[in-house]
Amino acid sequence: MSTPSAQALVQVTLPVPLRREFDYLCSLPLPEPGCRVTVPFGARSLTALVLSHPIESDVALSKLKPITAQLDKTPILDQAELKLLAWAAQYYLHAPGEVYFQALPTLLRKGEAATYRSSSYWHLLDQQAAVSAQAVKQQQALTLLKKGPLTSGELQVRGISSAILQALAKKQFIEKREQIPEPKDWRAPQHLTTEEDKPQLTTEQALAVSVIQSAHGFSPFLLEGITGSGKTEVYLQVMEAVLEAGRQVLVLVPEIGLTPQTIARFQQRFNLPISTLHSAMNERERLDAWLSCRDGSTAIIIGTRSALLTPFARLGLIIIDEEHDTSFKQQEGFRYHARDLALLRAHQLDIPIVLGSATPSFESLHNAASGKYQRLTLSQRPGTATVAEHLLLDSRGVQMHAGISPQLIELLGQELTKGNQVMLFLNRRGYAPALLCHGCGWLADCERCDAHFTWHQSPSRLHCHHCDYQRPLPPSCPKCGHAQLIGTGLGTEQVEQALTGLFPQYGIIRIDRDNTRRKGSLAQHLEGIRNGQYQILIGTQMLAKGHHFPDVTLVAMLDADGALFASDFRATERFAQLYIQVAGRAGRASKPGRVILQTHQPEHALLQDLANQGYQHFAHSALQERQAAMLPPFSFQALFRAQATNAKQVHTFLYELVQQLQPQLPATVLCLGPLSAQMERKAGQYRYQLLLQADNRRELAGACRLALAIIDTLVSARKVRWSLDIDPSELW
DNA sequence: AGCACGCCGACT
DNA sequence: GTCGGCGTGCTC
Repeated sequence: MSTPSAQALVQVTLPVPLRREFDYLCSLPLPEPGCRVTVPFGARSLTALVLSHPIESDVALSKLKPITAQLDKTPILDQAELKLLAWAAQYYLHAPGEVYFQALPTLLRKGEAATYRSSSYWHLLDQQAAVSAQAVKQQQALTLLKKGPLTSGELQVRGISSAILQALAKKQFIEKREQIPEPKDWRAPQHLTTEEDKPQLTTEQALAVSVIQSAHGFSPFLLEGITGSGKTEVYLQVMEAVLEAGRQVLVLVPEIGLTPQTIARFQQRFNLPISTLHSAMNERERLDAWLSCRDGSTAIIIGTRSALLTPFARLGLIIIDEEHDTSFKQQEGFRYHARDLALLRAHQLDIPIVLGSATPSFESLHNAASGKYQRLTLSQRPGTATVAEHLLLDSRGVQMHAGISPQLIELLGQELTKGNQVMLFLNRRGYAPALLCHGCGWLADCERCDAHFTWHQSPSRLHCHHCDYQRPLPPSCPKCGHAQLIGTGLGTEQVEQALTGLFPQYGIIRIDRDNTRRKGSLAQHLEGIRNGQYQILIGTQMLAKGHHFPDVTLVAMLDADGALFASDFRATERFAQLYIQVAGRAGRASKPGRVILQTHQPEHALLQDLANQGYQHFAHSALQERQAAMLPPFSFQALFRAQATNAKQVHTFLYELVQQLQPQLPATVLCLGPLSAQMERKAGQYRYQLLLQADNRRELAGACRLALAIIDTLVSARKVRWSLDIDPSELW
């Protein structure tokens, strides 16, 4: 094996949906695990990631092909990251290749070099260069460049304009050269935090900070803080100690939470390089941010779900803000939960992790109760903020005006007269959720889904919210020709219209996906709310998340009844979280606020509990119900989903699976199905599911493995699209 | 997932 | 006679 042509084996993972690895021949010296190579795969050529150097292969040596190229000199993922990803692939029983490649920015998946983009740097040509004493700026520029090359941008933030640089270039003192940026080391002791005073902490905040700071090694914390109790300030102070020690901090936020204000809050506090990772970034920006985490150039990274898989040079702390948020769970392909993997990562790196929320997920509450997490509570608001008053308005038998009761109209009027703002929530976009014929009762139904079209007025159209199909409004009933088509039910557009009629003297703004689609339009609307252009705010839950307006003194949820009778056992948890979120929008400053819930079920225990006792109380009793029913988090679930244009094929596939699986399952694993989806047909696809449930993870995983082995043998599996979801956060 | 191979229908 | 439809099978 010492001749120059000596070859050995490398095991690689490939970006294909196959639940196995592949072996290749490779000449020595072998690329280390974590390096990318190019390999022939069938008729194509793919970028692969080296996992190990096996001694022998299960595949005959004659069948092995040699790799075609080595792409990295040094690993782009280290052993710990590879191990985390291997574990994740095992846990989620997902094709390892798709898991590993999920952790790489697209450009690296395509084989691009793992280096920053080169940019223009100004170099000092003559160390002795001097300019006249009057040319202050030029002198400053020379002094800065004596320490090393800088880009125009870096010089600009230090007060050196491009005109100054041009002048120096003309004198041949400096010159611009293209080069790849070097990693930056920010671990200098000077000015870690900006000089401004940190806010005075409440006793609870101070306690939380000191408890977290005194943690050694892996320590998960559940930071449960009511809206306005200053969770972010706790994060900031805890981060400070970690950053001072020269270690990096990862902050995960919900998809909707990564706003310029969020980032600004961290930038104002820390005089350190901060990177972000989110869906709006282009591929080059993502790669640069990824590289800066990996080489340690960035101190803080703020990102959504996918940021969790980023490699770090010196990660010292993970923070998950709004840990209950559903966007942390990926809903297609590799269906991982960023919060759950973050815990694993913190464990692996032996670092603390803080899960923060005003309304913790039941999973996290359960873990705190069982002692897995240390629970920290913030129940006070700093300053003089008052607690909002909660009201349940009985809608029964009341003559409603576009879904608004006279009593609510009265209350809205009172607040508006006082110069305050009011907020109304309705989780239904459009004008009306259905359109029907007054003559014959015909309903405008989507042809591709088991759903009604939503009638939109601006612009006028029928729109299916499930498959996004849109069509013009028919001029008359297509069935009987009757001219009168009427909307049934209520959407945000209709509420907006009604309020315009009721309160013509006030500015009204609607915030939902329909009128915030254009880039920057949401920010523009929010600015209009902040500067007082609007007094009446109507929106879907989009308006509830993350935006705070100090002059809002009344918030109302127009229709609370839907969530009370939903079939998904998590619906009440979600509703409670939304309700508390919404309630948090009222009277956060010095003005007292009101939270109003319109309902036909004012005696409903859940609503009573929420309005009168708060989330903790509600969660406590709801968790007892979950336990009695042996539902998560007191048991574990896995869900096989399948879909195809042919309903019979889907059903047959899951039926055959159950037939073979059921007899092999231990009695402790529950197998439910095949069940049709809530909406059986969506976008022309028939959807069915099979639910597995067990009270321990090992047995559940065993059952899933059995099922996967059976699926491999089923011909019917090839005719459908199927997927496996471990710890599903929603049923179909 | 892709891509090739393979075996049946309407076109230059 | 060929182009191309998508079923089937395989990828170290």
